[in-house]
Amino acid sequence: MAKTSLRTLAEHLGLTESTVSRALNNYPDISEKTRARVKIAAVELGYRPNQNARRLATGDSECIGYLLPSGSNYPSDPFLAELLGGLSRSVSNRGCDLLISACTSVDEEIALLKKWTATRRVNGVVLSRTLADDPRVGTLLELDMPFITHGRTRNSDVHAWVDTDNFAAFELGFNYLHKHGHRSIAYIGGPSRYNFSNQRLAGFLSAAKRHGLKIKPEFVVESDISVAAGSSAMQQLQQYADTPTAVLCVTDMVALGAMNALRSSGLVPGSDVSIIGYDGLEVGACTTPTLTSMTQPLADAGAMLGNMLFDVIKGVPAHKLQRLVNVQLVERSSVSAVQTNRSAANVRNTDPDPDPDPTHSQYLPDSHVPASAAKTTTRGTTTAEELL
Amino acid sequence: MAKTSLRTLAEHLGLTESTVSRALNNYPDISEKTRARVKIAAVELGYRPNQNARRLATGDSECIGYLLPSGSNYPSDPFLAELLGGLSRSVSNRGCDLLISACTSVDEEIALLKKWTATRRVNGVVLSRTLADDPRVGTLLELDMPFITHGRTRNSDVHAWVDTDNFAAFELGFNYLHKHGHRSIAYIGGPSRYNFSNQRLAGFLSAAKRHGLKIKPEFVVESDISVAAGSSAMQQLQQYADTPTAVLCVTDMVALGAMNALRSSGLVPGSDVSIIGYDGLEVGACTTPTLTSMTQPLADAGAMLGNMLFDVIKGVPAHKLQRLVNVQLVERSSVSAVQTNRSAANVRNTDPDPDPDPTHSQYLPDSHVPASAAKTTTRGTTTAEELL
DNA sequence: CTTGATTCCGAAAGCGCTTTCGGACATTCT
DNA sequence: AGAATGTCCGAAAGCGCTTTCGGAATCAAG
Repeated sequence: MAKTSLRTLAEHLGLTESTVSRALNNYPDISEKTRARVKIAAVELGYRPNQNARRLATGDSECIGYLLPSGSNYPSDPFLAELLGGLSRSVSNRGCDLLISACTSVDEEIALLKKWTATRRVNGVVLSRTLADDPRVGTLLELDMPFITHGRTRNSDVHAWVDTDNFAAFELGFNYLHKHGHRSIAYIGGPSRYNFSNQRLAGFLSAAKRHGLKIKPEFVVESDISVAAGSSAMQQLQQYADTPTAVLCVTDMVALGAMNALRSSGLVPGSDVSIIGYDGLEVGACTTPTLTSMTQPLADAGAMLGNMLFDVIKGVPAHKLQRLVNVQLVERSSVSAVQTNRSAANVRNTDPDPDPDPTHSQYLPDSHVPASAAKTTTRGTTTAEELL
Repeated sequence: MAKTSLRTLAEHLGLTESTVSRALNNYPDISEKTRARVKIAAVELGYRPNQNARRLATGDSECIGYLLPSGSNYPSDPFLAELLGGLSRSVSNRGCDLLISACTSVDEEIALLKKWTATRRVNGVVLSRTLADDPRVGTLLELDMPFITHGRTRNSDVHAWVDTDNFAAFELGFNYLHKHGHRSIAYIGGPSRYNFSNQRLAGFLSAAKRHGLKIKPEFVVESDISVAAGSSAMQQLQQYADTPTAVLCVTDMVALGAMNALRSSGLVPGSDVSIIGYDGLEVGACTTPTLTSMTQPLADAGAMLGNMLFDVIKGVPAHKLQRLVNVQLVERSSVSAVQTNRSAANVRNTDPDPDPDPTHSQYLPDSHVPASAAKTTTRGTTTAEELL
């Protein structure tokens, strides 16, 4: 059972290669009868077109590329497998292969993108873990290579993306803490080069502002995304005389680190200091206290990215290919009502009218309508700087 | 700056395509002078060979394939990103691309493997999450497609693999519990179709046997790999009158679940019942108590897989391409000395000589020598059945 | 100066498929 | 009946690169 090439198939059928090829590719100038004959023979002989030959002839790479999120001080994406799974299926449904590559620096990534387009290696690429100012989108734009990002960038109106509504999420988190009486709230954020860091910070600050609370600059600290970094960020927060009664963390991992830090200084997380994380990791249910967090339904983010990328390739305009997905709060036990015997006094008068409008309806981001309806959001471009 | 093909390059240089091609590919029949000229011009014009053309001509796919671990009731591999990163780099160092694909069933996987070889899509494939009886290796063998597995299989002497020494790891874990005085030890294992489940169980049972302890059948329970499953497995264990004083869990996630179950029944994990997990997840340091676990240095497992796969392709015999990597115990606080006021009495006489040799030197698996020296281990084939 | 060996490059035939074009034959219209 | 359309397939030219082969030029040896 050697390789059956187009030639052997043709000879076997007494036809020409060209006829067989067109029959297989459903050209209209082949009679139904011979088309059927050909197709049957093809499966009987186990014919598989040589992809390289086909791709050379058609000029279509039939591949899409995925740039593995890299970076030394960033942990692996806990949802990478799901993402890749969905993406892979979406891609192979369209007869394409999924190519992935890991780079160690942005420069390497850019070089790779150039190589991919120069060698016509891929039809499109998906980028993840976008930076606020992402040089990769610039080069991709220049190269005229179709792409989609997982996460927005500073100028994401010009390209396709799917992202979670980080801004709304952290407003939500803040509101939740506020509802529990917290007025002295800190924020442990991620590296500012990542766009989601900015978005989450902006959401946090926006909510604070709406509640008429001003956040002390030292209550906003930047941290790497890891347990250890979260821990030392929390320690940093604890240096100040009046420590926050609650802290919102950019990620579950840093939230776990923050809880560790609290514990080792004799405080009990959840009651002494409330904590909220983000990601909704399963392990958040295994800590003491269990970690209140925020989660997005990204079961099929990968498929979504893939499908939308093919639309980009098809030529659908970018502004129609932007999806904001909502997040939900997963209530667990790391948030409790503020303790009145603690530093509540020193913040009481900063907020004379605590929560006059509990729903804050006028501030509800339009992302609170179904994500599919939230095509474009100018709010998405609200920056943390504007709020500070 | 349009595409520079071989032709334009040749014309630009006043040479033939064939000459240019051979110059670029370092054929010996090209003078140093013109070779240099050609190479310089190539970079100046930004020449990039069309991969599909090259692959068609050479018949070399320059790709290796990776089958994404799938399976509904199995969580995503926490180390997937690292693995893929290492693999990707190893592969691209050799001028190849990494192709990945997610399947939803073994049958799909097998169909894909057949397709990959029939279309000459890849030069080799790496398989992960091997089953005890893995039909994929059979087909790969039949297809004569070079491959390597991450994890052994029942007949892994015939193919290349890298695996962690699961057997030794769980002996180690058992010994550690034994050293802390535990004699009533249970085991929560993974689905038996996965080979690592069997290996870990075998290690557990072997250690028990060596200590002269017999494990009650109901103290070995099978669980899916998840927090929830671990939790219900622990509940199952708690049905029996005399509950174990310690339990060894196949995975950190199930260990966390087990701890949850203990907590919700009013016991405190770590002191009432000692727990050991496996994987050394960072979050294990964030629970109460922190989770004692086992970890392997798999920073470059991906690279190792890649490099070895190329050796397979090169024709290096399989038995030279089998690497067992050691695991280490990461001591945290979920194991404590057995409590004498509990069920210690009913096991005391089953082990008349509790731990005469605390180091158990005679039991140290040969994997305690550097992994690179542990080429072949017959012990690796010890099955759980033989020990029950 | 001839012969034989080298050195270096051009010519040409693919790799296995796609796709345009034209032509043979059958079909319809007038 | 002949002309005008249609239907279906074969011929052939690539896609962009690799690789074998042969031959012109150069060189050393007789």
